[in-house]
Amino acid sequence: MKTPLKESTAANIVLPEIQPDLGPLTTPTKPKESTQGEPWTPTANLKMLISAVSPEIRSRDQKRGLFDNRNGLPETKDCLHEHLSGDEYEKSQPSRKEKSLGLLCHKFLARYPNYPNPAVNNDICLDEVAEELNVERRRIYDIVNVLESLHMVSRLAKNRYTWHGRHNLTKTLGTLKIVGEENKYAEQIMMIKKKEYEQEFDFNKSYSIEDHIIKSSTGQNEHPDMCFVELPGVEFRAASVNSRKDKSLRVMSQKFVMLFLVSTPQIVSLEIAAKILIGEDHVEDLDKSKFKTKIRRLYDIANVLSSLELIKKVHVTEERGRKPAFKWTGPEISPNHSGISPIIPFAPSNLEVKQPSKENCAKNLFSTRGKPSFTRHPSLIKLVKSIESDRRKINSAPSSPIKTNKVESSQNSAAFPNKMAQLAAICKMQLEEQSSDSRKKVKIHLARSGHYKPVAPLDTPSNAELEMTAPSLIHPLGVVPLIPSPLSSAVPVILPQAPSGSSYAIYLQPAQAQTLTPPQGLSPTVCPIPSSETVGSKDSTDASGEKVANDTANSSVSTRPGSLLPGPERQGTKNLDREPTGERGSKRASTLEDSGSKKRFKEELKGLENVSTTLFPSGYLIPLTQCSSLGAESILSSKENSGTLSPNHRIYSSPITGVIPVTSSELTAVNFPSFHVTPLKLMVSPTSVAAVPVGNSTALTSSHPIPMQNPSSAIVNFTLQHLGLISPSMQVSASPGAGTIPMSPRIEGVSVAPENAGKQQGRGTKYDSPAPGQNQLNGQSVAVPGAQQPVPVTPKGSQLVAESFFRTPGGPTKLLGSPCMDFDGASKTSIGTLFVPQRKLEVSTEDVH
DNA sequence: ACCTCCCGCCATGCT
DNA sequence: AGCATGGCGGGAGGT
Repeated sequence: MKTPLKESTAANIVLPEIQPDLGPLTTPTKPKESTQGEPWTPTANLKMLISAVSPEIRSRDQKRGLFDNRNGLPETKDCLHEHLSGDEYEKSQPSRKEKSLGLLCHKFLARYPNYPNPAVNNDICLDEVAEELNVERRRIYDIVNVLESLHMVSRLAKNRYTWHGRHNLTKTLGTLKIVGEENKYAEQIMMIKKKEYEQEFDFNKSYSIEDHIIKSSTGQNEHPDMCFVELPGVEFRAASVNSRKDKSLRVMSQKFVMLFLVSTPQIVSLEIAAKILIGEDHVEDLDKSKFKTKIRRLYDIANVLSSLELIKKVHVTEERGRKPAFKWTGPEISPNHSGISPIIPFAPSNLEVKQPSKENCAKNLFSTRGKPSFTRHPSLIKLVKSIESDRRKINSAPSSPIKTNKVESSQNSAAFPNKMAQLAAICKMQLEEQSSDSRKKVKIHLARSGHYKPVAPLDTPSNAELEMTAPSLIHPLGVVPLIPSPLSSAVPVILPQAPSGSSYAIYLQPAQAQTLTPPQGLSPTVCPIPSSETVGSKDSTDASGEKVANDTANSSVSTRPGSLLPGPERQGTKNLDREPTGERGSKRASTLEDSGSKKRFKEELKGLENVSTTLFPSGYLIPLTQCSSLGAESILSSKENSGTLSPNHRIYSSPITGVIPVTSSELTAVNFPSFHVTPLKLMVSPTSVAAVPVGNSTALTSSHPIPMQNPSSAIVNFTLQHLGLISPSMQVSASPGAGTIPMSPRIEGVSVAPENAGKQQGRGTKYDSPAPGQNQLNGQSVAVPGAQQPVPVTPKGSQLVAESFFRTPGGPTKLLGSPCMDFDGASKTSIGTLFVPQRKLEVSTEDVH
């Protein structure tokens, strides 16, 4: 209906004539390519690769002979188009697939290296890209928005974005995972699945309970709005952007990714994702139209993520039938809590079977299951820091891409995700980079040591061990973190990211918090609203961890009071300014009101902000950026804090790799600076706590995971294994060891129908386990621990931890006792992230079966 | 008939 | 006012 002719067509026709020069642009037929000879090739290659991945694309391309076209005379082609509607016609008309966002995204990605050299100018001009790719700008926005949500690009100014590539990807994913955990997405997924199940059978049954849960969790938590999570290194975009940040596509994209990172099987159906993203109180109630719209958007996002090879489409077979779903094919991210390291991509572990038992144990231990728990959640975390200032600066004016620097990796490596080998290579590269980076920092040595022996456990070895040995114990610890509900809201949480150094701050939208409140009542323990919570990160400037800590503390303090209520947050947000976040999200109309109020608040808040840091209103994650890392380093050097801090997270997570430990140490440093408030779940590990304490002066700390870096650790492990340094068995076997076994059996049951059978298969072996990383971690932790853990952690850490726990006012309350603990809480948080999710998954998955 | 999701109108909000 | 963004949903291509 709409336009009979598409732009492309028109463009093609017209352009050629008009601008012969732009050959590339012109290509009528295909939209795609533009061309410049050179780029072309690369692009083509990429495409080829991609196509390999997706058969569909491949076939199409082949048919068309896209490349050929180029080679051929453009003019001719044009003529053909005009002339021949028949043959060419076909070709010329791209057919929808050719115009697909996924393909477009591939083209887009082909233009830039996965690991760009920060030193180089990586600016992206949207107009140019649109022209070159021969698409509407609108499409480019779709792509860029998703990439932005992953911090692969950041907005510089009006028509400009800076390409970061995958340098920050691991961190981002780690952060998202944490946030996802805080939001209890895994739980939400389970609930939804449960409901569905039940509905199938008996409607009446669980229903009520589930609803409650969902409502509480969902509604309260965060979902609706969301907050945009920002990364440390990455700056905030232009003001205008900020204002809309919360916008759905970006936020939706992050949430969507969170779902994968949190769920055990790592397979998320569109239906569930849509429901969670909508935050429906009642799933059923959802408006159809709203649901449909959400689905549409999810497809858009999924296409981009697929192009990034982070997910792949599959079908989940349930009793009812097949449902479209997507499977995470990106790097495993290490666990959250621990922050350990990212996981290794492919680790293999097949722990699936075991997990259940673990889960059960966990549940029994911790929770009470029947209720939902929710606790918390939400989390938000805010950062403080200078970031704000940065943001503002950035706001309107395009800032220069300084940020990139932070990424340490200097090199640009082009990595190719696909293959294992590639991965390994990549890992190595990364490791090298990291190591180099770390070295720079000083801590390097730590990391190294960490690799093998030190292992994560070191810091929190005790914790880790405890967990390992006695899961139950762990939980409590994990619980501890909770701290915060009150705090959380107000306080910014800082996530430690170790290596990279950057931390993220998450902001939640205030609004949610407010709304949330009511719900709170529902679950007593639960934290009010996750969303509201914010995490604070430190500033880069604060480099010194201590300073940061102080600052944060201050900020936190100030915030705390407010934290309970949304108000404070709002204020914070206002500061952020841009972040008005959510507001708009809903739709313009509704938002207006909010915005107005928000603005007011903001102004008010601004004053507050000045004080210490700023809180960001919306829920964004703010990257501490390098600073954090720096701080960490410094810290490390100082050591006081350092040793211990990181552990917590790690603890949970990785038993396995010593790597983790290392990371943790680094992390610790990071941690210092920031606080975390972990609202949710908390899992904080003691270590984290410990870290906090340092900074904490006032603030509470919760632990938090530090996600980001983990990757590095993961990588390290991975590499080590490859190298033979570490016995692979460790990882693999590891699973068993720990009691926790990650994998949920059911997962297996799930039928995933990969579109590409082959691929999937591959994954099976490799990744197979849906949540390899997690699983592994668990397993690792268990198994490994023995070996690695042995390494004693620095005592300090433990002490710190203890302190932190105690200190945190809020935190403690939640601890175990709180309902949150229930199953999810318990498992998730602490150790479990791995476990819990799995269970959840299982449940959900079961459906699949 | 359902799944995907392209396309572009038009609101939003910065300049 | 103009322009950049991007929410949104109609409705079409694919299967």
